[in-house]
Amino acid sequence: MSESKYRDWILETIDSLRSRKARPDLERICRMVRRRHGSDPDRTREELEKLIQEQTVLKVSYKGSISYRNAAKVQRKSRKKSDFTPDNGGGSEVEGEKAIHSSLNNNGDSAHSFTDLEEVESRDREEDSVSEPSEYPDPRPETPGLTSEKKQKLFPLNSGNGPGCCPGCGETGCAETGCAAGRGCSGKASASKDKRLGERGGGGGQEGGGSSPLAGNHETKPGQDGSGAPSKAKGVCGGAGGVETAGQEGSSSCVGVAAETEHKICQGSASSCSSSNSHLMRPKQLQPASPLVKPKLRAGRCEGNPWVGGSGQTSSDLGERLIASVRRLAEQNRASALRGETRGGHKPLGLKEILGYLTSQDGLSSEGKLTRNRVKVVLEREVARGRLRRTRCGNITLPVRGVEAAPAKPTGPANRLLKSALQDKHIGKKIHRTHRSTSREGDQNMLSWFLCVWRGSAYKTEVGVSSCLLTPTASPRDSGLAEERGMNGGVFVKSELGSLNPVNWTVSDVVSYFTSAGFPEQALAFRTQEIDGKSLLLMQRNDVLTGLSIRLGPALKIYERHVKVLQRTHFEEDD
DNA sequence: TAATGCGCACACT
DNA sequence: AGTGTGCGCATTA
Repeated sequence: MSESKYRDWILETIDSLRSRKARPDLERICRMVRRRHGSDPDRTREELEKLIQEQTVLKVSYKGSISYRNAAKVQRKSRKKSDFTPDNGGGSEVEGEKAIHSSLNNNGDSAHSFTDLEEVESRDREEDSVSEPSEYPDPRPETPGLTSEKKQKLFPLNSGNGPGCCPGCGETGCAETGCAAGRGCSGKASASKDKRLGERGGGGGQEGGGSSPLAGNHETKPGQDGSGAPSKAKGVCGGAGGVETAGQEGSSSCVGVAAETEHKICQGSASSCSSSNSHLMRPKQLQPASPLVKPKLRAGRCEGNPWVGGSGQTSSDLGERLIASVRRLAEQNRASALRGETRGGHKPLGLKEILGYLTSQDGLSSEGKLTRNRVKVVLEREVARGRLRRTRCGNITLPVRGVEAAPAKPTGPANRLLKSALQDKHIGKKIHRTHRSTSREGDQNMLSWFLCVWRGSAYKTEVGVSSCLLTPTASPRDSGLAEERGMNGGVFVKSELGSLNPVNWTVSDVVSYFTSAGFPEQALAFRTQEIDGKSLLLMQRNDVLTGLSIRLGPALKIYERHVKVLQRTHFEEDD
């Protein structure tokens, strides 16, 4: 896995570039990361590639040039038009993709990243799922489809690319950019574009041939992010024994990061470094510095972002003010509603209202002019951080559970959640008992299936089930049948379950699990919220539905298919 | 001089 | 038609 700080830096940079309507290309990303964080462009490029492999960042071609997208923010409205089976190695499909996008050339040294396709398709699935949230989901992972007419092409990771991709980084022969841009892209580019394309240099050649078989993808991913090998993951997370508290989790990341960054101003415990704004674990309010952060302001307070030196005082303050504004406006709305002044309930809060309120408060603040864009960026950031919430109608509200814009308290939100959750541990058992008589067996089978499949894909060598790779075409039922036929057998499943006790999962394990489960985008939310196995087991329905800032459809599926089942299984074993 | 802001035309669904 | 994207230029630091 790429270092979390790089992940945040890069995602932040992509978001920033997008917010100012600049193309998030390699050159700009490298430049901005270097400028803001002093990171070596080569390293940035490496980390970016890792992120592409992790599906955290999507590499796309848009209007004839390469762009990078924050996968978590990509909203594809399209509907897949054909399905495919990725266990074809993705090859045939990618071939089709190549044909469709023959105008775009790669430098040929890359395996077409199937994960990219999967990423998008999973998102499509999620879109679909929203329309049917009440459906008890088919436990089978949906077969991803491929939009055969994708014009915004998802690009492969040029894993073997190495240096030489970034003209802006002082390197020549931008293979990645040139591969698409230099091609001229089927002549659709305007004259002005052509000029730019030419400037970018052109690598000819054919689009990369070797497509990554899915198996390969699943084999490598855990290793890449460190979650694949439990021992390694333990190391990453500090891995102290006993009850792993949020604080511990937080300290592992915060301290670890702080130690390797220049922002050593951050003092105190990790928990005190985390924002106390969500009921969910947020020690990782190692949030990216705001795109608005000026470099000279970065080494400021330890507020919300320990290693970015408080995200810069400016954006941090604006964020606080933003939250305060939303709260205030919400209170005003409530008051109005109570007085009957507002017909139809609360007035929706949008960017316009918030901006108006902020502006009316002080016009020009200490941090300068409050532009719409600026507020928007901070608003988005706060939504991403969970300190604000966007309703499904697009309005801005406070999170369901009290969000505190106040500075971090000694006991951070993570601790509060954990404490609450620990107190409610019996709830899990209650849930388990409540459902035991209904769908427990089916859920258990599904879980068993998904775990031999999931772990089988990650540790297939270890567990010796190489024939049991996770493929979207597999189904729990199929696998269940195989199980009944004795492929795995009760003993195997039992022992596997024992060794796969979710309570021991690291955050990366959780992320890996949900990524493999077909929820890569939502998996990021688990990473953002630093949900490890223990936390997962203690999450309540509402936490999943509202606390992760993920869409309702996927959230329901995640809860019903996975969280609940894992909890049920776990607490049953407790019994 | 580089970074940022943003109108507007284009790409895409 | 609606929305996302990013070029190109103006402005700001």
